[in-house]
Amino acid sequence: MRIGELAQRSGFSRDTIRFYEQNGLITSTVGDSETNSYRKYKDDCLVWLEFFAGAREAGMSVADLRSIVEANAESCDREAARAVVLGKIEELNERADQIGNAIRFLENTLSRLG
Amino acid sequence: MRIGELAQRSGFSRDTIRFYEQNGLITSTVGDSETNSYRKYKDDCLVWLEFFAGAREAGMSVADLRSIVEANAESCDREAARAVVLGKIEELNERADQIGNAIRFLENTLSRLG
DNA sequence: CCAAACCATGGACAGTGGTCTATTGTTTTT
DNA sequence: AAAAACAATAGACCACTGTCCATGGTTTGG
Repeated sequence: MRIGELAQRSGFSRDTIRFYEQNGLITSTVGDSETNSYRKYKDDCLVWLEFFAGAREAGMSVADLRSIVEANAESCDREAARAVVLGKIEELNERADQIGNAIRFLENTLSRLG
Repeated sequence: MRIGELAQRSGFSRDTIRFYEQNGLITSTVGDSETNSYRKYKDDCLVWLEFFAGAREAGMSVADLRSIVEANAESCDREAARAVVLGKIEELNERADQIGNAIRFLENTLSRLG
């Protein structure tokens, strides 16, 4: 598919998709047209973008996402890939703990406001 | 206490504390010395800063934190304050869901890397 | 007393994560 | 055919979240 469709289906803007591509989060190929240089994106990209949406919301940086994508791509080196992914899971668990703390703090605030 | 002590005890740098103060997250008073203009921070600030550390890690922005601080300060308008805090709790719960999704995604990745 | 450490203020700078604009060319719709 | 929509590329621009630096003054340890 072309970037417009990908944008529409993923909910990211064209600009953001290009930004992500520049940063190695997704890849595209130049189409086979003789007359234009429109890029082609596989369905794969859409799957990744859907993950990115949640992962960004969950607090992962673009650099984090790149390392995950790379871990997937270079799964020839499985141990390294596993290590990266395990590390990210660990980070997310810590973040979840922090969210729990913050929620408790706010619930306290709330009961003080009673 | 003075900013250096606050920095040391909170783990934030002096610069960050000043940045937070500029952004309304904490307040200080000018000390009573005749010869200097050193600012004084109450223990209260330390409590807030400890919360901020976790809350930032949990993905709350400085603007978010300011609105919570303000909700606390202007608790004369309790309903408004409650609404702000409830809204933040809601956001954090959504963020926690996103983290859960991301973790599941990564665990899938992991089992693919098996 | 003097150096080291501290403080205030203000502004410059940096990294992240985009967004917007300009330019130029292509495709699709009417 | 003309207008509208789409695309590529490059670079400017933005808000956010700090960090660093310069300057000038103050306090403290030895």
